[in-house]
Amino acid sequence: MLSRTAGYAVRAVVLLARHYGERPLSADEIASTLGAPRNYLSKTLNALTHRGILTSARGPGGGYALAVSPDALSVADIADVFADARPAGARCLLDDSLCDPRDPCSAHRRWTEITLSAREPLLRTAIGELCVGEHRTKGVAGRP
Amino acid sequence: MLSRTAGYAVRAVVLLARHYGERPLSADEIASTLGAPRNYLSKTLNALTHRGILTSARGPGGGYALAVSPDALSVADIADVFADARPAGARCLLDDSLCDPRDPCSAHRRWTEITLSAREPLLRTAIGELCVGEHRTKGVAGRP
DNA sequence: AGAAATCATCATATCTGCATGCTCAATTCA
DNA sequence: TGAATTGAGCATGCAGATATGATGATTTCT
Repeated sequence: MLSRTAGYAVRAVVLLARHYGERPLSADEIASTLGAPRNYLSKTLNALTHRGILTSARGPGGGYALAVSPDALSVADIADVFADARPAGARCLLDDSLCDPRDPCSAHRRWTEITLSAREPLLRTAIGELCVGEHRTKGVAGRP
Repeated sequence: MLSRTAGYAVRAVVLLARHYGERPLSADEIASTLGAPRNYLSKTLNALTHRGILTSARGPGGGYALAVSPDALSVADIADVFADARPAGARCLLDDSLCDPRDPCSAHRRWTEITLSAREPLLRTAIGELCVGEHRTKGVAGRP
């Protein structure tokens, strides 16, 4: 559903959300936690920084931090940064050349509805919702 | 949402569904109607044939035809043929190595739910539903 | 000032999805 | 049998996503 890059991004943001308000995390820390390539992730995080989703700081004690509240950020907000400009739902199911996007045929319209419903869960879900509970590493919540 | 190849596949199957029970359509016809590259589409249709979704026949009068009823075929059935083996939802949001897929952490579980809801519209929609109405070319149904 | 930490960027390599052209194989029909 | 039609398969190229390594720039700390 998401590209690998977008997947890294979501997972990184969730990780940062779990440290929201604490110290920043370095690209090294994030990369090794996620099992993602360090330099590649760096570019990804950089893109999120330019969108104002993260803040970055250099030097000792620096790193990346979430710039906005985890509850004010949807999964779609992250995914969109790495999405194609023209999604599949925009094209007519049958014959591109014969369908006016502003007045599509009925099959076309139905298809657009479907792609929108598929996107909805990402729009509706905030990053904060994905931070519930504790990860197994720390195993303290609810006594396993 | 879908790869370009999967998009071709869905559109081709919808086209074939609109001719269900009639003569087969050749790869040339399908490709030129969809505006897709002929040889590339051929491989795509071939894959669908091997899955039993289409039938193919060589020689004059041959081509591709839908092997099953358009109402018994979901969009997901088509998309799955061209999907990755391991979807994004299968991986833990936080740390792969620490999460057992059979007993995932709560964030992981929540994420899986989301990817499943995003997939649901594709599962729920039959190809037959996308054949409703007429395309603008023929404009006969219901007097526009 | 100098060393260490850290993000930013560049150059390059690899891998996969997508596309094109050519040839082979099977089928139909005269 | 031979010609035409059509799917199947192979070889190759291209572009973008992914990955790696080296270098530069900025900040902190002593």
